[in-house]
Amino acid sequence: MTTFRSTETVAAESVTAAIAAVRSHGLRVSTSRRMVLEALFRAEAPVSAERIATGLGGQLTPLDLASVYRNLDTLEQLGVVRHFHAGHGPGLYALAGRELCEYLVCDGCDVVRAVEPRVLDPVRAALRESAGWGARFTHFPIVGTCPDCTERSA
Amino acid sequence: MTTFRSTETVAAESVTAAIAAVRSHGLRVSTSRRMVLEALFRAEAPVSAERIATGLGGQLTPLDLASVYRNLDTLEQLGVVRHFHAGHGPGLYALAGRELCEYLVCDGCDVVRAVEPRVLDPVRAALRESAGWGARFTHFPIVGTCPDCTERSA
DNA sequence: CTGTGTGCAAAGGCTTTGCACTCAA
DNA sequence: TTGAGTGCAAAGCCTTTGCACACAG
Repeated sequence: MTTFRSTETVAAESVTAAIAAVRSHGLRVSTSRRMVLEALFRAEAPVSAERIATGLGGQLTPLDLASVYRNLDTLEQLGVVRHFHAGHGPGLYALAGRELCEYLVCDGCDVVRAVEPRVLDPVRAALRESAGWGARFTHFPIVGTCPDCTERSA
Repeated sequence: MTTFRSTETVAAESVTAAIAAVRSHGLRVSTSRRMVLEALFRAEAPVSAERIATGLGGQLTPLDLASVYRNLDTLEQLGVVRHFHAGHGPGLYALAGRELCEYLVCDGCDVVRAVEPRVLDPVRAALRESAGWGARFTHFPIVGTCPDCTERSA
Protein backbone atom coordinates (compact mmCIF):
# COMPACT_ATOMS: atom_id res chain seq x y z
CA MET A 1 0.00 0.00 0.00
CA THR A 2 1.54 3.25 -1.05
CA THR A 3 -0.68 5.55 1.03
CA PHE A 4 0.45 8.63 -0.80
CA ARG A 5 -2.34 8.91 -3.26
CA SER A 6 -2.82 12.50 -4.26
CA THR A 7 -5.62 14.61 -2.90
CA GLU A 8 -7.17 17.78 -4.18
CA THR A 9 -4.91 20.52 -2.99
CA VAL A 10 -5.99 23.69 -1.28
CA ALA A 11 -3.99 26.79 -2.10
CA ALA A 12 -4.04 28.69 1.17
CA GLU A 13 -2.24 32.01 0.84
CA SER A 14 -1.99 32.80 4.50
CA VAL A 15 -2.36 31.25 7.92
CA THR A 16 -5.78 32.88 8.09
CA ALA A 17 -6.86 31.30 4.82
CA ALA A 18 -5.56 27.91 5.91
CA ILE A 19 -7.46 28.23 9.17
CA ALA A 20 -10.60 29.04 7.27
CA ALA A 21 -10.09 25.86 5.26
CA VAL A 22 -9.74 23.90 8.48
CA ARG A 23 -12.93 25.43 9.87
CA SER A 24 -14.82 24.80 6.67
CA HIS A 25 -14.27 21.08 7.24
CA GLY A 26 -15.82 21.31 10.68
CA LEU A 27 -12.47 20.86 12.40
CA ARG A 28 -11.28 22.85 15.36
CA VAL A 29 -8.49 25.35 15.40
CA SER A 30 -6.33 24.55 18.38
CA THR A 31 -3.20 26.42 19.35
CA SER A 32 -1.16 23.45 18.20
CA ARG A 33 -2.82 23.27 14.83
CA ARG A 34 -2.44 26.99 14.32
CA MET A 35 1.23 26.76 15.24
CA VAL A 36 1.88 23.97 12.73
CA LEU A 37 0.40 26.16 10.02
CA GLU A 38 2.37 29.15 11.27
CA ALA A 39 5.57 27.12 11.02
CA LEU A 40 4.77 25.92 7.52
CA PHE A 41 4.10 29.45 6.34
CA ARG A 42 7.20 30.79 8.00
CA ALA A 43 9.54 28.01 6.77
CA GLU A 44 11.47 28.99 3.69
CA ALA A 45 11.83 25.36 2.60
CA PRO A 46 10.09 22.05 3.27
CA VAL A 47 10.56 21.03 6.91
CA SER A 48 10.54 17.88 8.99
CA ALA A 49 7.92 17.25 11.67
CA GLU A 50 10.69 17.41 14.22
CA ARG A 51 11.64 20.90 13.12
CA ILE A 52 8.04 22.04 13.36
CA ALA A 53 7.84 20.54 16.84
CA THR A 54 10.82 22.60 17.96
CA GLY A 55 9.08 25.70 16.63
CA LEU A 56 11.51 25.98 13.72
CA GLY A 57 14.38 25.86 16.13
CA GLY A 58 13.05 28.28 18.73
CA GLN A 59 11.28 30.85 16.59
CA LEU A 60 7.86 29.58 17.63
CA THR A 61 6.25 27.79 20.56
CA PRO A 62 7.49 24.19 20.78
CA LEU A 63 4.90 21.49 20.26
CA ASP A 64 4.56 17.84 21.01
CA LEU A 65 5.93 15.77 18.14
CA ALA A 66 2.99 13.36 18.12
CA SER A 67 0.56 16.26 17.81
CA VAL A 68 2.60 17.67 14.96
CA TYR A 69 2.38 14.38 13.09
CA ARG A 70 -1.35 14.15 13.77
CA ASN A 71 -1.88 17.68 12.55
CA LEU A 72 0.25 17.24 9.47
CA ASP A 73 -1.72 14.14 8.67
CA THR A 74 -5.03 15.94 9.11
CA LEU A 75 -3.90 18.92 7.09
CA GLU A 76 -2.62 16.64 4.37
CA GLN A 77 -6.03 14.99 4.14
CA LEU A 78 -7.57 18.42 3.78
CA GLY A 79 -5.16 19.08 0.93
CA VAL A 80 -3.51 21.98 2.74
CA VAL A 81 -0.22 20.19 3.31
CA ARG A 82 1.91 17.75 1.33
CA HIS A 83 4.92 15.69 2.27
CA PHE A 84 7.69 14.12 0.27
CA HIS A 85 10.98 12.32 0.84
CA ALA A 86 14.31 13.83 -0.08
CA GLY A 87 16.39 10.81 0.92
CA HIS A 88 16.65 8.40 3.82
CA GLY A 89 15.88 10.96 6.52
CA PRO A 90 12.53 12.10 7.87
CA GLY A 91 9.74 13.14 5.53
CA LEU A 92 9.57 16.80 4.62
CA TYR A 93 6.36 18.79 4.81
CA ALA A 94 5.28 21.85 2.89
CA LEU A 95 2.14 23.76 2.05
CA ALA A 96 0.26 22.25 -0.85
CA GLY A 97 -0.97 24.50 -3.57
CA ARG A 98 2.26 26.39 -3.70
CA GLU A 99 3.69 27.03 -7.08
CA LEU A 100 6.95 25.28 -6.33
CA CYS A 101 5.87 21.80 -5.50
CA GLU A 102 7.87 19.26 -7.40
CA TYR A 103 11.39 18.46 -6.37
CA LEU A 104 14.79 17.67 -7.79
CA VAL A 105 17.53 16.52 -5.46
CA CYS A 106 21.19 16.23 -6.35
CA ASP A 107 23.00 13.18 -5.04
CA GLY A 108 26.29 14.95 -5.56
CA CYS A 109 25.76 17.91 -3.26
CA ASP A 110 22.40 17.06 -1.62
CA VAL A 111 20.78 20.28 -2.80
CA VAL A 112 16.97 20.18 -3.05
CA ARG A 113 15.47 22.30 -5.79
CA ALA A 114 11.74 23.00 -5.91
CA VAL A 115 10.27 23.68 -9.31
CA GLU A 116 6.92 24.61 -10.72
CA PRO A 117 5.05 21.71 -12.27
CA ARG A 118 5.21 23.29 -15.72
CA VAL A 119 9.01 22.94 -15.67
CA LEU A 120 8.49 19.20 -15.58
CA ASP A 121 5.64 19.10 -18.07
CA PRO A 122 8.00 18.23 -20.95
CA VAL A 123 9.37 15.46 -18.76
CA ARG A 124 5.86 14.15 -18.16
CA ALA A 125 5.15 14.35 -21.88
CA ALA A 126 8.29 12.34 -22.67
CA LEU A 127 7.32 9.73 -20.12
CA ARG A 128 3.79 9.47 -21.39
CA GLU A 129 5.25 9.00 -24.84
CA SER A 130 7.82 6.35 -23.90
CA ALA A 131 5.93 4.44 -21.23
CA GLY A 132 2.32 5.60 -21.24
CA TRP A 133 2.80 6.62 -17.64
CA GLY A 134 1.61 9.80 -15.96
CA ALA A 135 4.12 11.19 -13.50
CA ARG A 136 4.02 13.24 -10.32
CA PHE A 137 7.23 14.23 -8.62
CA THR A 138 5.48 15.41 -5.51
CA HIS A 139 6.07 12.45 -3.23
CA PHE A 140 9.46 11.28 -4.40
CA PRO A 141 11.74 13.83 -6.01
CA ILE A 142 13.79 13.29 -9.10
CA VAL A 143 17.23 12.21 -7.94
CA GLY A 144 20.14 13.07 -10.14
CA THR A 145 22.92 15.51 -10.78
CA CYS A 146 22.48 19.26 -10.60
CA PRO A 147 24.06 21.55 -13.22
CA ASP A 148 26.88 22.53 -10.85
CA CYS A 149 27.87 18.96 -10.10
CA THR A 150 27.56 18.02 -13.75
CA GLU A 151 30.00 20.77 -14.60
CA ARG A 152 32.29 19.92 -11.72
CA SER A 153 32.65 16.35 -12.89
CA ALA A 154 33.11 17.32 -16.54
CA MET B 1 23.09 13.30 3.64
CA THR B 2 21.47 11.25 0.97
CA THR B 3 23.75 8.20 1.15
CA PHE B 4 22.51 6.81 -2.10
CA ARG B 5 25.18 8.06 -4.38
CA SER B 6 25.53 5.73 -7.33
CA THR B 7 28.32 3.20 -7.58
CA GLU B 8 29.72 1.40 -10.56
CA THR B 9 27.46 -1.56 -11.07
CA VAL B 10 28.54 -5.14 -11.62
CA ALA B 11 26.45 -7.17 -14.01
CA ALA B 12 26.58 -10.63 -12.48
CA GLU B 13 24.70 -13.12 -14.60
CA SER B 14 24.60 -15.92 -12.10
CA VAL B 15 25.16 -16.66 -8.45
CA THR B 16 28.54 -18.07 -9.45
CA ALA B 17 29.51 -14.86 -11.22
CA ALA B 18 28.35 -12.76 -8.28
CA ILE B 19 30.37 -14.93 -5.93
CA ALA B 20 33.41 -14.44 -8.13
CA ALA B 21 32.89 -10.69 -7.85
CA VAL B 22 32.72 -11.00 -4.07
CA ARG B 23 35.94 -13.03 -4.01
CA SER B 24 37.69 -10.61 -6.32
CA HIS B 25 37.24 -7.95 -3.67
CA GLY B 26 38.95 -10.15 -1.10
CA LEU B 27 35.70 -10.81 0.73
CA ARG B 28 34.61 -14.16 2.03
CA VAL B 29 31.78 -16.25 0.72
CA SER B 30 29.78 -17.39 3.70
CA THR B 31 26.67 -19.50 3.55
CA SER B 32 24.63 -16.45 4.47
CA ARG B 33 26.13 -14.29 1.77
CA ARG B 34 25.63 -17.00 -0.80
CA MET B 35 22.03 -17.38 0.28
CA VAL B 36 21.32 -13.67 -0.08
CA LEU B 37 22.62 -13.82 -3.63
CA GLU B 38 20.64 -16.99 -4.27
CA ALA B 39 17.48 -15.23 -3.11
CA LEU B 40 18.13 -12.18 -5.27
CA PHE B 41 18.66 -14.34 -8.35
CA ARG B 42 15.61 -16.42 -7.61
CA ALA B 43 13.30 -13.48 -6.86
CA GLU B 44 11.18 -12.48 -9.80
CA ALA B 45 10.86 -8.91 -8.53
CA PRO B 46 12.71 -6.60 -6.15
CA VAL B 47 12.45 -7.93 -2.60
CA SER B 48 12.65 -6.61 0.94
CA ALA B 49 15.41 -7.64 3.34
CA GLU B 50 12.73 -9.30 5.45
CA ARG B 51 11.68 -11.47 2.55
CA ILE B 52 15.25 -12.52 1.88
CA ALA B 53 15.64 -13.34 5.58
CA THR B 54 12.66 -15.69 5.43
CA GLY B 55 14.25 -17.40 2.44
CA LEU B 56 11.69 -15.93 0.05
CA GLY B 57 8.93 -17.27 2.23
CA GLY B 58 10.31 -20.75 2.84
CA GLN B 59 11.93 -21.57 -0.50
CA LEU B 60 15.43 -21.12 0.91
CA THR B 61 17.21 -21.38 4.23
CA PRO B 62 16.07 -18.61 6.59
CA LEU B 63 18.72 -16.09 7.60
CA ASP B 64 19.19 -13.58 10.35
CA LEU B 65 17.72 -10.24 9.32
CA ALA B 66 20.72 -8.25 10.56
CA SER B 67 23.05 -10.41 8.48
CA VAL B 68 20.85 -9.89 5.47
CA TYR B 69 21.05 -6.12 5.87
CA ARG B 70 24.81 -6.30 6.36
CA ASN B 71 25.21 -8.43 3.27
CA LEU B 72 22.95 -6.28 1.16
CA ASP B 73 24.97 -3.29 2.23
CA THR B 74 28.25 -4.97 1.37
CA LEU B 75 26.94 -6.21 -1.96
CA GLU B 76 25.57 -2.78 -2.75
CA GLN B 77 29.01 -1.28 -2.16
CA LEU B 78 30.46 -3.83 -4.54
CA GLY B 79 27.90 -2.70 -7.09
CA VAL B 80 26.27 -6.13 -7.25
CA VAL B 81 23.04 -5.05 -5.55
CA ARG B 82 20.90 -1.93 -5.60
CA HIS B 83 18.00 -0.84 -3.47
CA PHE B 84 15.18 1.59 -4.01
CA HIS B 85 11.97 2.69 -2.33
CA ALA B 86 8.57 1.97 -3.79
CA GLY B 87 6.60 3.77 -1.10
CA HIS B 88 6.49 4.01 2.67
CA GLY B 89 7.36 0.38 3.31
CA PRO B 90 10.75 -1.30 3.56
CA GLY B 91 13.42 -0.74 0.92
CA LEU B 92 13.44 -3.16 -2.01
CA TYR B 93 16.59 -4.86 -3.19
CA ALA B 94 17.51 -6.19 -6.59
CA LEU B 95 20.56 -7.21 -8.56
CA ALA B 96 22.35 -4.28 -10.09
CA GLY B 97 23.46 -4.50 -13.67
CA ARG B 98 20.19 -5.93 -14.75
CA GLU B 99 18.59 -4.46 -17.78
CA LEU B 100 15.41 -3.55 -15.96
CA CYS B 101 16.63 -1.23 -13.29
CA GLU B 102 14.59 1.93 -13.22
CA TYR B 103 11.14 1.92 -11.73
CA LEU B 104 7.68 3.34 -12.24
CA VAL B 105 5.09 2.86 -9.54
CA CYS B 106 1.40 3.55 -9.89
CA ASP B 107 -0.31 5.22 -6.97
CA GLY B 108 -3.65 4.04 -8.25
CA CYS B 109 -3.03 0.29 -8.16
CA ASP B 110 0.41 0.06 -6.50
CA VAL B 111 1.92 -1.81 -9.43
CA VAL B 112 5.70 -1.51 -9.78
CA ARG B 113 7.02 -1.59 -13.31
CA ALA B 114 10.72 -2.02 -14.02
CA VAL B 115 11.99 -0.56 -17.25
CA GLU B 116 15.26 -0.42 -19.11
CA PRO B 117 17.11 2.86 -18.74
CA ARG B 118 16.75 3.62 -22.44
CA VAL B 119 12.97 3.81 -22.01
CA LEU B 120 13.56 6.77 -19.76
CA ASP B 121 16.28 8.38 -21.86
CA PRO B 122 13.81 10.74 -23.55
CA VAL B 123 12.58 11.66 -20.08
CA ARG B 124 16.14 12.43 -19.02
CA ALA B 125 16.67 14.48 -22.17
CA ALA B 126 13.54 16.51 -21.47
CA LEU B 127 14.66 17.15 -17.93
CA ARG B 128 18.14 18.19 -18.98
CA GLU B 129 16.50 20.56 -21.42
CA SER B 130 14.04 22.09 -18.97
CA ALA B 131 16.09 22.09 -15.78
CA GLY B 132 19.67 21.22 -16.66
CA TRP B 133 19.35 18.28 -14.33
CA GLY B 134 20.58 14.73 -14.91
CA ALA B 135 18.16 12.12 -13.61
CA ARG B 136 18.39 8.59 -12.23
CA PHE B 137 15.24 6.74 -11.29
CA THR B 138 17.11 3.97 -9.54
CA HIS B 139 16.69 5.04 -5.92
CA PHE B 140 13.27 6.61 -6.02
CA PRO B 141 10.88 5.46 -8.68
CA ILE B 142 8.69 7.68 -10.78
CA VAL B 143 5.34 7.80 -9.02
CA GLY B 144 2.30 8.36 -11.15
CA THR B 145 -0.55 6.70 -12.97
CA CYS B 146 -0.16 3.57 -15.04
CA PRO B 147 -1.93 3.23 -18.41
CA ASP B 148 -4.63 1.00 -16.93
CA CYS B 149 -5.51 3.43 -14.17
CA THR B 150 -5.38 6.34 -16.60
CA GLU B 151 -7.91 4.58 -18.75
CA ARG B 152 -10.04 3.54 -15.81
CA SER B 153 -10.40 7.12 -14.63
CA ALA B 154 -11.02 8.47 -18.13
C1' DC C 1 45.07 -20.00 13.07
C1' DT C 2 43.03 -15.41 12.09
C1' DG C 3 39.69 -12.24 11.62
C1' DT C 4 35.54 -11.80 8.57
C1' DG C 5 31.05 -12.70 8.92
C1' DT C 6 27.40 -14.82 11.85
C1' DG C 7 23.23 -15.09 15.04
C1' DC C 8 21.12 -13.02 18.80
C1' DA C 9 19.84 -9.11 21.36
C1' DA C 10 19.49 -4.46 22.05
C1' DA C 11 19.19 0.13 20.45
C1' DG C 12 18.19 4.01 17.12
C1' DG C 13 15.48 6.94 13.93
C1' DC C 14 11.06 8.05 12.32
C1' DT C 15 6.20 7.57 13.02
C1' DT C 16 1.92 5.93 15.16
C1' DT C 17 -1.10 4.75 19.00
C1' DG C 18 -3.23 4.65 23.87
C1' DC C 19 -4.85 7.33 27.42
C1' DA C 20 -6.49 10.81 30.45
C1' DC C 21 -6.79 15.69 30.46
C1' DT C 22 -7.79 20.33 28.14
C1' DC C 23 -10.02 23.63 25.71
C1' DA C 24 -12.53 25.24 21.23
C1' DA C 25 -17.04 25.53 19.83
C1' DT D 1 -21.07 20.98 28.11
C1' DT D 2 -18.71 17.72 25.12
C1' DG D 3 -15.76 15.51 22.20
C1' DA D 4 -11.85 16.98 19.13
C1' DG D 5 -7.36 17.71 19.98
C1' DT D 6 -3.48 17.73 23.32
C1' DG D 7 0.81 16.17 25.85
C1' DC D 8 3.09 12.33 27.56
C1' DA D 9 4.46 7.68 27.29
C1' DA D 10 4.82 3.53 25.04
C1' DA D 11 4.94 0.83 21.06
C1' DG D 12 5.81 -0.28 16.04
C1' DC D 13 8.30 -0.62 11.88
C1' DC D 14 12.54 -0.61 9.44
C1' DT D 15 17.36 -0.60 10.05
C1' DT D 16 21.81 -0.49 12.50
C1' DT D 17 25.07 -1.78 16.12
C1' DG D 18 27.43 -4.58 20.00
C1' DC D 19 29.10 -8.79 21.18
C1' DA D 20 30.75 -13.44 21.55
C1' DC D 21 31.01 -17.38 18.60
C1' DA D 22 31.75 -19.81 14.03
C1' DC D 23 33.80 -20.84 9.93
C1' DA D 24 36.17 -19.35 5.34
C1' DG D 25 40.58 -18.74 3.78
